[in-house]
Amino acid sequence: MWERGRMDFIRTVIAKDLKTGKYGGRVVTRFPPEPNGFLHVGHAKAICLNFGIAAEHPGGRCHLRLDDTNPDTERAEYVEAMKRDIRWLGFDWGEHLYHASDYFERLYQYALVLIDKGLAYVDSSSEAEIRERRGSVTRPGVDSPYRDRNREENRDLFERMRAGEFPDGSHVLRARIDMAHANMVMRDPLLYRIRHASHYRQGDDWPIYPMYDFAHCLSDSVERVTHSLCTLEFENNREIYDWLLEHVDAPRPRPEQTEFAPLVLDYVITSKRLLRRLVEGGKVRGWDDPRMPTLAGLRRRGVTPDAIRTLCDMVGVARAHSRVGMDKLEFAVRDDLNHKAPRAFCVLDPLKVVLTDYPEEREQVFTAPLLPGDADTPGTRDLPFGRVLYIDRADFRENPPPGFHRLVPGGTVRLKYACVIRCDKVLKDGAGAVTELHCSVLDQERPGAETAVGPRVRGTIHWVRADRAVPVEVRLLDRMFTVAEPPTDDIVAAMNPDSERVIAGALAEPGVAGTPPGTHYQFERHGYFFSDPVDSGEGHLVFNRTVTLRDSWTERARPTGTSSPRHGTARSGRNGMDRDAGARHLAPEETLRTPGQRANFREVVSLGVSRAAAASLVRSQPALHLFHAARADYPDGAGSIADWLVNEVSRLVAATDGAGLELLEPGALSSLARAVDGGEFSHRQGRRIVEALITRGISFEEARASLDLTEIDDEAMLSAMLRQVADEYPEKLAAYQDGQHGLLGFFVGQVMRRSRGKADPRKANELAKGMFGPT
RNA sequence: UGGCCCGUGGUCUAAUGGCAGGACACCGGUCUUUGGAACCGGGGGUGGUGGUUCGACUCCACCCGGGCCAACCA
Repeated sequence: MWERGRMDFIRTVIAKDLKTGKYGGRVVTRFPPEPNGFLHVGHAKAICLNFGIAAEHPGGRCHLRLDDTNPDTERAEYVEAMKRDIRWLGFDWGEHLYHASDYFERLYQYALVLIDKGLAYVDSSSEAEIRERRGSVTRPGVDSPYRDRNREENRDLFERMRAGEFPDGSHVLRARIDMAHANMVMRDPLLYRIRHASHYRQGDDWPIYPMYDFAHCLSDSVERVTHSLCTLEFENNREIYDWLLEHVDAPRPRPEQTEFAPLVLDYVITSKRLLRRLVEGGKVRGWDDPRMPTLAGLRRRGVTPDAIRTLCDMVGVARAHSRVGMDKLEFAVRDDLNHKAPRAFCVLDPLKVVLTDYPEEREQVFTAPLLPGDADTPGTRDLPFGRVLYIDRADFRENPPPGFHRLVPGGTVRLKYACVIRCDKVLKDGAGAVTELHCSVLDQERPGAETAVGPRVRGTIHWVRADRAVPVEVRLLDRMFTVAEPPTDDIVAAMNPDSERVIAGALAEPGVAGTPPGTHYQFERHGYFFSDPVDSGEGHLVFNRTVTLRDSWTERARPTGTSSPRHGTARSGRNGMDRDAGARHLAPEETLRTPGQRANFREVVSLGVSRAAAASLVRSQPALHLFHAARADYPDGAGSIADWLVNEVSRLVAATDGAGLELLEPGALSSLARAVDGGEFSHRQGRRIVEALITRGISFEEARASLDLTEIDDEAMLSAMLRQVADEYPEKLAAYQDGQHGLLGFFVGQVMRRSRGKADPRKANELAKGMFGPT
């Protein structure tokens, strides 16, 4: 069974927020689908994340919020389907069912606040004009002629928009931010549009509808959500999310948006737009077609909620873009169904077998377990046996490939739970196709014996008694598309023509008769099957193949030469691309673009700064000024000042969103460099000082005084600690002395830990080398 | 000469600056009345180049590669 691993980055953030009391110990997430289609595997990841996190914390909540701000596409039946699918997955929102459309009045009031603050305006441009003036990713936009309307006019217009006085498209409400903003989302985003359409819940109450960016953050805020988790494509929208909350003075603490990578499965599309196209184009049996990646389709196919949750746990939560192979879903399904699905025999492609030496009138019934012994679940089924049987055509080969373990002319095979037979004669029709096998029973004295008393055989196959078999329809489902990444422009062409193969004449063992819809079986040696909840009934049994069994035979049966090399795989990199292709290795100064930077570079290098550091330094005017100011105090330290600036300071400045640089006094920087160069402090101590300088904005002397900068450099003490570590981890020491030199860091790390960071690592390093052997 | 984000075995994902680990897949073996399951074992990885550091997957710079953004959709 699969078990979940460690914390992902989102859970880590939440744990930290809990610790710092940022949200007063509250954890409130939300799952906010738009009810314009069916939920799919991609949503499952978000559901598992949001509801999962809520369930992990006492008092945690996850809201189900229907993000229904677009009257054109949304329908009540989709809401019901979504609720059903989420419950089926095993999650519950309790009382916390919300609709963004219920906030329309509050949202409207917030819009008025923005207008009154001069931060929103009514733009009466056409859609085309707005688009044109937005500019492009490389070109700044230009202001709308309506951008400077006064508040009264804006308010009047907006109120009349709300009153329904204007036709669709005549006006929009926009935030007044910056038409030249580098982030396109911030170029005066639209807040409201006019839409005279009937909303599935609000009817005709509203002629204006809020846009996603406006509605989403405010809905989160209204619901007092703490952690607003969404997929990566909303990264650019985080800025407007925060801007709006800030400028409507949303109550604090405010919800924070965090993005994670969506679940992208190979051979699958998860775009509601494209899925709808398949449904409406009649390419599938509906939103719940067993080939569809919708939760409804997966459910109808026989995929279990447990398997989907396992899949979500397996893929984890991270920010890296990823594609997940179907193998993981298949593993999760098999892993779950293996111990749940009762076994049955089902012959997909029947081939008649007559046991010539078995009496026609004899009625023997064998007993087989419902689940194999290793599943450890009691229960049996009856398998009637007789003279005329059917086996699967694939289990007989007249000209078997090497390694074929099943029935061949003159060969033997075990009929599972029954007896061993030998194929004596092969009957064919006029076209040469095999129609019937005549066989004899070899261990008739003890048929059905538990142990292999009879002749030794390599193969064991399933079978059904001809006159007791139950006819069933079997649907063999395969991947929906022929390519892992279906093209979004023509998905119909990319569809796998064999994504559904209907087998009308399959024959199952008698116990399968009367199977109710929605029942799992493992048809032995074939895979897991599920009686179709829609099409399967009393008189007509229909089984969907959920997934095949793992099959190590077909793999090996491939003709020699096509087996791919398993070792020494050529370095190919992610997505099959060579990521180093065309890489140019430039000297540091060659990356400088302006003549000014090059001049500064030469000057800084002449002062004793390394070329690498100089190239970084001259890119930032503030850093360069700081460098020159600090250098004046400590002319000999130009090199080390630059190193501190380039490596440590820039890191901290980035971490403080750029706020840290002004806090750093040139004098502090030069003092720091001088102290470290002079041996007063180690580099390690210097790092702690510079961190205090920047994040706390204190002086060098204050930092020196407030920090506990003592360091253990007593050799005897350090040696003792190293000895202790080595004694506790003799196997590590042995491995180190055996050549695993990376373990030196382990010993030093342990000493650092035990000394609570106070040991001098450089000295510990040297001592360790001396004690445990030279590297 | 746009901004932001992201690169860890084939795939997904871990590693307060201190042992590069796990899972799926793959290969081999044991066992087996499912060529299943289970069990044991194995190979294979930090995109590149410099720099900082006693020590870099982790910090800095550049390069390479990928993603998102120019709906009155969400």
